[in-house]
Amino acid sequence: MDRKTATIQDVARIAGVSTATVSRTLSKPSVVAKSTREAVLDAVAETGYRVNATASNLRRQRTGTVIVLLPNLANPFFSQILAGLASVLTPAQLGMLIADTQSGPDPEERLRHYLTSGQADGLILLDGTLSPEALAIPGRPPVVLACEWMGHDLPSVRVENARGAALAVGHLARLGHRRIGHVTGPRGNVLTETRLEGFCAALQELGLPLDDHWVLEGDFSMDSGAAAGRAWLGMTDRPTALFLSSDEMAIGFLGEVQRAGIRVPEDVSIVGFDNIEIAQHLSPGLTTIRQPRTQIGVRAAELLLAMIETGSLTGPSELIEVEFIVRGSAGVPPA
Amino acid sequence: MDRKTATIQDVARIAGVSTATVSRTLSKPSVVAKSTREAVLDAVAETGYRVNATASNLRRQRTGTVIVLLPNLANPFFSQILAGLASVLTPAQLGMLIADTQSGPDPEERLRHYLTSGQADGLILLDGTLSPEALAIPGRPPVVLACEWMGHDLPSVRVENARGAALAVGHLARLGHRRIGHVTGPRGNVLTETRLEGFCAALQELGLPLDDHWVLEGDFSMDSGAAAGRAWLGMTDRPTALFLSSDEMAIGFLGEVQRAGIRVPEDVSIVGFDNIEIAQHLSPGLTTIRQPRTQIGVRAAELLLAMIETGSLTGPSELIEVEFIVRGSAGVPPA
DNA sequence: TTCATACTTGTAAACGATTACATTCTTTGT
DNA sequence: ACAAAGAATGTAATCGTTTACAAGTATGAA
Repeated sequence: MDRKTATIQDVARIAGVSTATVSRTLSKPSVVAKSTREAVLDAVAETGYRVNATASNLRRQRTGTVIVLLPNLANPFFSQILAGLASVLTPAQLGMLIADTQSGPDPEERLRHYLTSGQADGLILLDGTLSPEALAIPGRPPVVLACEWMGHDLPSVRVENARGAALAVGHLARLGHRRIGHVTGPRGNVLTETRLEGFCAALQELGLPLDDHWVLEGDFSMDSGAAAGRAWLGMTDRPTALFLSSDEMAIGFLGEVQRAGIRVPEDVSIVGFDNIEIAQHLSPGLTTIRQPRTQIGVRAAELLLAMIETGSLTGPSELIEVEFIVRGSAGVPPA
Repeated sequence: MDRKTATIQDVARIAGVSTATVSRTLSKPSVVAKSTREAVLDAVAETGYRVNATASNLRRQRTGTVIVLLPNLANPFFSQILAGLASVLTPAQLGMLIADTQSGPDPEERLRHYLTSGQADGLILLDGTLSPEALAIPGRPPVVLACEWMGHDLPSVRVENARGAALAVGHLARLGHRRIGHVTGPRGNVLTETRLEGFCAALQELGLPLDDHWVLEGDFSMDSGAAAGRAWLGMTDRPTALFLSSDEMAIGFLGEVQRAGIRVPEDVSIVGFDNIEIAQHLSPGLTTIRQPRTQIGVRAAELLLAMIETGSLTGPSELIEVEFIVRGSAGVPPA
């Protein structure tokens, strides 16, 4: 058909109107007369015109992009969140620029860069390790935190992390466990700390002992879960149950101890966090705490969208419920 | 400091030169005199000026974006490929717009849309289900296929899929298996077909029987692997080993049969495909075929980058080697 | 008839960069 | 000393939209 893509000028000429009218027809159809609207739409169809997003963005002083900053793109936990984000952002004509903080040298510097570069209309931050101080930049775009964050009133989407930990402890206690261990995420991470606090508070409430040796530090990865498994195997005074701060770590732990001949849940009970897809396909199925990841993405995107449209830097936060999922990996303690 | 972000005009004024000189200083420093260059760079530093990518793109008739089209964002298999893509595209000032074909109704229509909308300087296609006919669009941007694709000379990054299947069959045959089954991906998908062909050819070459009942159709997902597991459990004439076209399916299969009391590899041997991270953390570890996913992403991005820079619609293809990974899930057949 | 009001539409100035072309100032060879 | 070539810089058009403002037309009330 057309050698080059049609511009708004072409459409205007063919429809016999001005470019202003074409633009209006496309953005606010209600303000143009029905007959003109039809003529314009016909011309659009005839030329196959599509608005040039770059020109539109330039004129409207926006970028058409939001940046999503997450710790590690290769972590499957985030892919569903991304899917949720995309489902809201794409219809709003916003592209997602995805960047991870681990690939570069200085994550906080990266964050600062994105905030100052003016390359985005907004930013969604999924990394709980970055300190919120880095957000104190004048003229920055709106930011939504899609993870727990303490002591700041920035808009965020969080899940009931402490409650999730309490649910896990409660379940294990009800099964009869009195020696319950915990594998944390990386220290300093807000998710780590919140879940750890929830864990300790729940133990205390139930009058259960807390041994420092039973709290192992991980980093949410399967490898660190496997390392925790080796540590557990080497203990003289093993807890009979463990709550792990991520399903990935639970998987690593499970595989490691199973390969050492330990039976789950007969010899040790484990509870994970996240309910990633694979949890139900393990043997035994992984008892865990479900986070609705797609929903987290959707809500974060909606929050950000509202801020972008109103030009506001603040907004409401959202607390998303968790749900306890009982499968086979937690049972009664060994006799 | 500045209420608004500085423009090239501000820099020009402060440096006492024209905007043309500022632009040249930033893009081709060699053509401006040393003294002016320094003055300009000082002014840039003073104002904190950063070029407005939108304006630059508009003038240069590009978009600064490449679209990555994949079947399903929530599939962890793709996240590492994305990481590889990002590591090349980001330094080249290109953002990635990630879209999945499964969320909308008509994937081919989506593809056509992206190709005609002029919203991207290039496109990377990771979905082997889409037919290449949809690419026959005049004036479309360069495209790189990052998956197997038959009968087309479009630039692509592929892995040795058929050889991977042959490696799996060879390994199982060497262990003594004579009744080997296969769980495929979705029919019509090029990966599915190529691996199936490789599987059949290898069986034939080794003089092993091929029973149609032993070839089950899956869709690469864990759920479909679990379904295949149930189908296998219900067979009267079970194969002693199975090659599954994805690790995810292998995981689903493994969990399903293990929960039914089947021991792996004593009762049945399984081999997967992909070597996703979790493969090594299962119990038993999953014997599989490794695809270097980050590398696939990196090479695809490099290919596309070269095409964008030369303005060419064709380019070389790349074949990436696979590697057989021996773990515990395949052993000698039961007596 | 006449004026106010509401509707439509057009005019033209941005948005912020890039770059072809023109201009000015140096060199350098003869 | 002068023309030609080269180097450095400036001028201004351009990329494709959006939108404030102006201008025109129709409608209805007085």
